[in-house]
Amino acid sequence: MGKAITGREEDYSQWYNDLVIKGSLADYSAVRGCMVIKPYGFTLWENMRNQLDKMFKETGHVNAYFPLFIPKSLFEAEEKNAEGFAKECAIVTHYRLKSDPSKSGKLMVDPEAKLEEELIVRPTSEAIIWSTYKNWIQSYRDLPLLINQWANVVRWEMRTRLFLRTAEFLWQEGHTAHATREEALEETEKMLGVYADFVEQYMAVPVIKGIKTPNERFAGADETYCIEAMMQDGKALQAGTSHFLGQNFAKAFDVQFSNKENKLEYVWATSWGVSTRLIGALIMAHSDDQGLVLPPRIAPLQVVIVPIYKGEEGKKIVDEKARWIVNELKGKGISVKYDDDDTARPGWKFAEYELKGVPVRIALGQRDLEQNVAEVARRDTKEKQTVSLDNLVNEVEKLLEDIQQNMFNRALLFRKEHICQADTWEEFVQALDKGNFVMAHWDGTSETEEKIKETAKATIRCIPLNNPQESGKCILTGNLSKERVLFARAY
RNA sequence: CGGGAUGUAGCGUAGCCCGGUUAUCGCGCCUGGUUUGGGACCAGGAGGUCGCAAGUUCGAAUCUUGCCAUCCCGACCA
Repeated sequence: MGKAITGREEDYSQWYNDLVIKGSLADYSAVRGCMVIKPYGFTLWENMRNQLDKMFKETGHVNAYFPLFIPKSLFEAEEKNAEGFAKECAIVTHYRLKSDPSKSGKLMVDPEAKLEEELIVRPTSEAIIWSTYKNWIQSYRDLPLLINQWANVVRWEMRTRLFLRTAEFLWQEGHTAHATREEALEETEKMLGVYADFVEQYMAVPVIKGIKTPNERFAGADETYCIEAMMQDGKALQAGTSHFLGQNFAKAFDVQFSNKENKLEYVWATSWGVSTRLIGALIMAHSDDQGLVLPPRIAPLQVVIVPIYKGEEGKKIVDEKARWIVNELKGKGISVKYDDDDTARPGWKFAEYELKGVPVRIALGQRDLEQNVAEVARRDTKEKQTVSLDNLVNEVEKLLEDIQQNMFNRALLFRKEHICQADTWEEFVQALDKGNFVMAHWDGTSETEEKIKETAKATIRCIPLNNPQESGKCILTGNLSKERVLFARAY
């Protein structure tokens, strides 16, 4: 009872915060804008990370690690990128503290320990990485260079939200170098595909693949590809980005290679990333008023077994069978917890594991054992069924897969119901107000995009890939347009 | 960074306006017992720098100032 969460309808923001805090994913910290990821939340991240890492390696990438600090002179080398991040950089200016002579027991910055050159705490690592790649790349034989790093980055945000926007967050950033423009473009799209596959197949969140408009493009990129997901309030969340960097960084850091004709050329680059923000997407795409709803493939815990018994003798009987089930499930590679904690009663445990989003709950009682069955409940629909113990393991295995599929289908259906076209300004604003993604014509200018953002509070999320060409008139200006683009209010 | 709100035990809170012995209550926690099929019950118990720091005062949870953190709205944001 002490853990009741705020309803989605009542206060969506508070609902989200309640899920994160009461679902034990994360906690506030003593540092402004920074959060603590708790073991349950971190296990979720580890599961996501492990799968992504596997997919990166399957596509030929290797991991490395680059410094947290970037000398200011390196950081500013690629001007557009530097400008884009300038307003949210944390900067190290000193390297030593000393005792404060005016306050005993307190410390102060030692003014004599000022760094000759300030260090930027990385908001992204292009600068440090490309300054290094310069030394690693001489010949076309050194290409492609396909490196990823798992790291933390810092972006000094004005307003923070757990997982969605924090000053420090965890992510991965891939940085690749290629001999040709075509190959780099191919890589950019390939990694976007990896992200889309991961988010859809493992997180059960459908995404729209697309290209950002110049306004929304990554600073320093020639083209930014993205995947956009719909949250339950109809707002969009950018779930991942993949950038075609052209030769911008190669030129800024003078990274050239000799081609087969022994001529010097600048390399072509990509970078791509997803972050712990994905956890926010996961929460807002699936969860309900009872708590988290986590997809089986990445859930920290897939199955929980709750025993129900009377007396010591009863416990022994149930224990024995439960442990057998645990072993059987583990044998199938399913993560399972037998919660035989005697201090909490079954009803309490049911509510607790629903809050935590455990996909499958098995209630095992003496009455069940007499009939050789167990009660199996699924978190996504809250349906319960009675399953023979002889089939239990197979049924659970099938059920986990079914939950995974159902969650994706449900999210996809929700998106279909909340995506529409608009041809007049009035329709457009109404659709947005109702929490829709809106496909509408846009005249292709930044000015119009800005005005729409100001008046309708909606941004162009992307120009979908393989977007059907269709002539029409801009929703705001009435100017000619050749395709619809995706508008939404966004996180 | 601007506007608004909040901060009292792990959580939620009363008290604050109008300063005055041992700071209220519920949940949770600990001990013992009875229980156990949807957030159990009885009895006993522990737990507090009242966000932090200065100040006013004989005396501060209460008044003043500064700072820190969180939430909401805005601005900002790959």
